[in-house]
Amino acid sequence: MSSSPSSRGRPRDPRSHEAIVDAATELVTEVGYAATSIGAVAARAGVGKDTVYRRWRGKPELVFEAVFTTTDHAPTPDTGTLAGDLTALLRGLIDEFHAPAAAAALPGLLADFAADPVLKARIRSDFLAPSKERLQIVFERAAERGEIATETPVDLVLDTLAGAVFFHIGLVGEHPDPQLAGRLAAVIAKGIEIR
Amino acid sequence: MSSSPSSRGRPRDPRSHEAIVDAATELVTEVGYAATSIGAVAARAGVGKDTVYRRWRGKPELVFEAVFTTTDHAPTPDTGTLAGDLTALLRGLIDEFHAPAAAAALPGLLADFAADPVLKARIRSDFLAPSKERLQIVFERAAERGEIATETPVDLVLDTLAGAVFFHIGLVGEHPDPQLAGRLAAVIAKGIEIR
Amino acid sequence: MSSSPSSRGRPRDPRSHEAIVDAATELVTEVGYAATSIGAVAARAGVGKDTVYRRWRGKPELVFEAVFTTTDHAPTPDTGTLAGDLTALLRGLIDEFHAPAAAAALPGLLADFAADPVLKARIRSDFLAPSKERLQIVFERAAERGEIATETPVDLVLDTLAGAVFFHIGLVGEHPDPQLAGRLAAVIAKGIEIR
Amino acid sequence: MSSSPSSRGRPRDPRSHEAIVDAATELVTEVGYAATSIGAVAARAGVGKDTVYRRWRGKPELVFEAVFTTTDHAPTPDTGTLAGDLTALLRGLIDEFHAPAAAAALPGLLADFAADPVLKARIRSDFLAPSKERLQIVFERAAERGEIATETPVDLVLDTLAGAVFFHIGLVGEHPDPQLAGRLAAVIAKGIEIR
DNA sequence: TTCTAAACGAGACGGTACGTCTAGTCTTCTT
DNA sequence: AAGAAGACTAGACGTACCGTCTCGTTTAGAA
Repeated sequence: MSSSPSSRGRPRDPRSHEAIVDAATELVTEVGYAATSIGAVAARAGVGKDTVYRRWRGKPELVFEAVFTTTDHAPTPDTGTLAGDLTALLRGLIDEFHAPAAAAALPGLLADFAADPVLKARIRSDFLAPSKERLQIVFERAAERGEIATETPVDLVLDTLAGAVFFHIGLVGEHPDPQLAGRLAAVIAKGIEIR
Repeated sequence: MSSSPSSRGRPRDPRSHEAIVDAATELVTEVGYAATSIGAVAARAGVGKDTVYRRWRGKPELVFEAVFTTTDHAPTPDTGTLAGDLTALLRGLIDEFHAPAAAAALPGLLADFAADPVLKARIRSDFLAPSKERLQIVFERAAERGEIATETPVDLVLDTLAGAVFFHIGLVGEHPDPQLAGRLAAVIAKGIEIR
Repeated sequence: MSSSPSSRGRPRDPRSHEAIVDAATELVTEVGYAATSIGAVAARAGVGKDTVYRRWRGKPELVFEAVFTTTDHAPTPDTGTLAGDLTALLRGLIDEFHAPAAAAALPGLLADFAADPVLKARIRSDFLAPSKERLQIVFERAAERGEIATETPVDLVLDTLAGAVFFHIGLVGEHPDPQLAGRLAAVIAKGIEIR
Repeated sequence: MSSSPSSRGRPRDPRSHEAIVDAATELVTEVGYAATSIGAVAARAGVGKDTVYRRWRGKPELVFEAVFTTTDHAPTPDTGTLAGDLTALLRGLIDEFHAPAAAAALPGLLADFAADPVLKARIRSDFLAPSKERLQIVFERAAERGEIATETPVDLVLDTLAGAVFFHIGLVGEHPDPQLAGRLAAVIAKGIEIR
């Protein structure tokens, strides 16, 4: 997709990339998403503005990468029950959203993604992708155990879970009730169970 | 709420108020929340910028009032079952959020509210207040019927419902699946029912 | 000049006039001419803005009256020599221009007068009028004594004197050299004397 | 004088500088000094406001440069008599002040310079500097010829001349009496001559 | 080597919005 | 009708970012 994998000319310095991502994370945490500007990120990273724009199309893409690309590698939970798996999944989601930079960035980030048609299309595919993948597996196993129907809608449940977490973490409180994952998982699991 | 109910001096012109609210609604619908500026609202309303700032502290407060102060007066549903009441409630929420101006404003509006500590405190009290009130009544009636426990957490359910609707309307699709309200209500109702 | 000397309705309160003039003088002295606004003057005088606009067309007229209508009543000097009379006249001019409010207002006031055609026409007739009257008499006496020609141009000399004083007081220094009046008078007197 | 002679980064475009100065000159001439705003200058020059503020601290500095930096290169007159030299000097001063843009800007410009302590200090050093230099030389030659005393005060005479010209050009008339230079020079020359 | 081309730090560039201020007018109730 | 209060339209203020552009310089692979 990028212009050319050409090796002509000076190669991009990987240290710049890292410095920019670090600076973005710090700034978002310190001053919030709205007050974080590309110029300020570049200045803190000791880098020219073009060096940022060369790698990312804008603030939303940069901050998304800076803030949400660490937790993809958690294993899919397998506790033996749907409620248990959902609880584990939710705990992961809450942990991810509750990291200082993530919590600070979340609402503004979603707003910017939603405002741009190109980015909007990526919300589910990029933003929720890792969670959806794991939820899919959890559902398959639950269906095999006969807990839920095979046609249980993954997206509906995922949006519901993500929405609830977003409202709690991003909009309402600083304090993520430690029982939130369990209570929410219990409601949803019971709600979609057969019987 | 405003500074003083003083009757001294020239009273504020209600036509300005209305013209500003109308202009804000139109602009948000046409160009989106981010591209809506106080200056442009004032210009379209045929009003000086001060006249806007005299009534609202900034864009978030103005757009919130412009976009979300029409539907407070829907009656509390009473269908005889929890699932039915929740479906009706959700349909109202979806209708409110799906209005063109509301859908356009929602993500940016929530982001701005979340970014300001003062406004953040008002999200639940002002933003979700009307819905919460009705949900509370629905829960009380369901508890009387023995469908749910008396201590069922209203806020948890409300956040879950609002979060799911927000994700669907604001972030994902233009088209709110007409069955969304029913399916979601069924899951939640079943999830919190006794037994 | 005003609409009608009608005695209908409530008569203007003379205390307002005085309070406005005092407030204008104070503000000009404290914050300077440019930063003095009609609104601020009215507020300090405890008066509505209209009460100011009802009496003066704008800031220049108000400040002019506030700052330059005290010294009209000095007697015409009569020392027996042209140089002596000019010295006395200049000392009066310097004293008038060097008063705190006058020195603070002078440059801005002249700029506003010069920018408005209506006011521009009044600079010489109103602003320099009292000085010109006295200078005329001094010249007539000097002509009778045979010191100067009868057709000596009053305006040219007056502008020269006023310009020199303006440059010293308004633009250059805070400290008006106490010998300025004498030295300037000596040059001019010698310059226009016969022989 | 400006921030840094640094060669780092993109150099300032000289065409912007010229376009701004031209636009300022035109606007001052057309609408006057007070009605000339930085925003309007930038718009007419086809330039962003920052590009103006990057080069000048404000309107006074900009207009001063736009309007008064052309005539520095006139040769010092040498007619053989003090009166002749002064006449030539005054004619130059009158020509400079009487240019459309200069006449329009003069009073407001002096007012703004006088109101700011930093600029005030520059009135004599920058504004009157070229004239003073030439007057100094004229005085030296006149002293050598024995027409005036060696200690004749340059500043006093310069302020007197400039004040007179300012009053005539800037405040009183559009029409600079063609004989003004000669008449004024005659008075001053005679006034400071020995005997 | 020398050449070519891209990356880089820096900062200028044309725009646009901000939130505050003032101008001069208008509209209310009170004296 | 004057007065105090304050709302009204209009528009300038100086600052901050946006995303792009031009500089001079550096760093590589290709000729």
